[in-house]
Amino acid sequence: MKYHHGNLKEELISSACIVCEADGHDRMSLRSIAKEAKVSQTAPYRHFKTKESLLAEVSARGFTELKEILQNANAKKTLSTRDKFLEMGQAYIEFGLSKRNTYDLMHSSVIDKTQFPELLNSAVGTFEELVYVLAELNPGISAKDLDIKCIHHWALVHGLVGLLRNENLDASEIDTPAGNAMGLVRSDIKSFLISALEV
Amino acid sequence: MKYHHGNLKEELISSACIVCEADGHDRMSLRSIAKEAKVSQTAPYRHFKTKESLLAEVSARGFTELKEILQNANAKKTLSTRDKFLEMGQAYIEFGLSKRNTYDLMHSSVIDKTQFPELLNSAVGTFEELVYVLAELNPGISAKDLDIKCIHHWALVHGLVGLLRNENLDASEIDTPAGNAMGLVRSDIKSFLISALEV
DNA sequence: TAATCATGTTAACAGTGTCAACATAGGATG
DNA sequence: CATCCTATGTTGACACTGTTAACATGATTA
Repeated sequence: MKYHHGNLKEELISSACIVCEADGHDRMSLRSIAKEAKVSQTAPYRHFKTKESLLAEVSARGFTELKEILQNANAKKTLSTRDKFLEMGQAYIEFGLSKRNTYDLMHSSVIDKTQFPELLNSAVGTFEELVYVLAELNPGISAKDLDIKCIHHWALVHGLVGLLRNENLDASEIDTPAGNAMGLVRSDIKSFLISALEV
Repeated sequence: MKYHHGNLKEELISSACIVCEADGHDRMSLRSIAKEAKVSQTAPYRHFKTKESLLAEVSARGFTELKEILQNANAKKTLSTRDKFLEMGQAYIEFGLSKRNTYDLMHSSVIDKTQFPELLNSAVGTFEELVYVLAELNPGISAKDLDIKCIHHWALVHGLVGLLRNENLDASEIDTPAGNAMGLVRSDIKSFLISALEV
C-alpha cells in the first residue's frame, strides 16, 4: 500500500473530464472525483488551488480537442476551400452537440478566463483556425474585415449550438414554429450552413 | 409581529431576480433570499417545490422582459421594416450584455425547460416576435424558409452575445486577433449587424 | 364556534468547498 | 550513510448548501 499515488494530477483531470461530460460541471464535486481516484477528499488541493482551477484544466482540454477537430476538417486536402470551411462548421456544431456538457463548461462563467491565461490561449486558438480558412476563402480581404467575418461565422455556429442544445424547443411535445424549425435545421445541418453562411 | 408574510411568493421571486442578476444563479442560495425576506430558510418550500422552480420563474420573467423589449423595438412606427429589424437585433444584444447573468440563466441547463411548460412558452415567444419582422421583410417567402431564416438570425445574435459575454477575449490584456476583433464589434454593434445580416 | 388548510417555524440530514494541522516518503545535502 | 527538506498525502473541522419531517399558527369556511 503506497502512500503516494504517483500520477494523481493527471488522473484527477481525466476523471474530471469524464464526470463533467457525464453529469455536467455543476453536478461534479471535488470529493467525488477524489474518491474515484481512491484518495482523500482534500488530496486534490495539493494539485489545484480551487475547484475552479481543475475545471479550467478540463475546459482547456475541451478547447484543445475542438481545435484539433477543426484542424482535421481543414486538413482534408481533397476538399475545396469552400468545402473545408463547411466541414469545419459542421464539425464545430457536432462537437457542441455531442460534447454537450463540456462545451457548456467551456463557455460557462464559473471560470474566469482572465485568471487562467493558458485557458484563454486555448480559446483564442479556436478562433485562429477559423481565420486561416476565411483568409483563403476571401483573398485580398482587409485584416479588419477578415476578423469581423470570423466573429460573424463563429457567432453563427456558436449560437446555433446554443439554440439546439439548451432550448429543448424541438424536444418538447409542444408544437411550435420554433420547435419545428429547430428540428428541421438539426436534421440537415449542412444545408442550413450553406444557406446561412452563403458560401 | 405577524406570523404570515402575506406576499412571500412574489417577494421571493423579485428578490431572486435581483440576486441572480447581481451574483449569478449559481452563487444564489435559497437560504440567503429567504433571509433577505426575513423569513425562515424553509419558507420558500411552501411556494416552490425546488430551487430550480424558483429559478424557472426568474428565467420566465427574463424572457418576458426580453420579448417586451423586442416588441418595443418592432413597434417604432417611424422606422422602416429594415430599421426595425436592426433595432431588434441591437436591443437583443444589449439585453444579453446588460442583463448578463439573467441571460445566462435563461439559457442555462440547470433548468430543464421541458418540466416548466410556461417557461418554454416564454422562450418560444421570443422567437415569434422575430418571425413577424422577417415575414414583413421577406414577402412571399415560404413558411419553411422563413423559420430557417429566423433560426439563422436568432443564432447569430445569440452567438454574438455568448462570445461578447463569456470569452473575456477583449477584456484580457493579451493582444490577440480574436480580442481585437471582439472589441471592434462591441464598439459598433450596429455596423456589425448590418454587414452580418446583409439587410 | 369548530375544523380545515395554506403558510409559516425549528431541527435535522447528507452533501459541498476549503483550510489548518499532521504524516509520510523520496530526493537532496551534509 | 544519516539527516533534512519538500512534495504529496491524511484527518478533522468549519461554514455553507438543498431538502425533508414534524410541528405551530392563523385565516377561511362549514
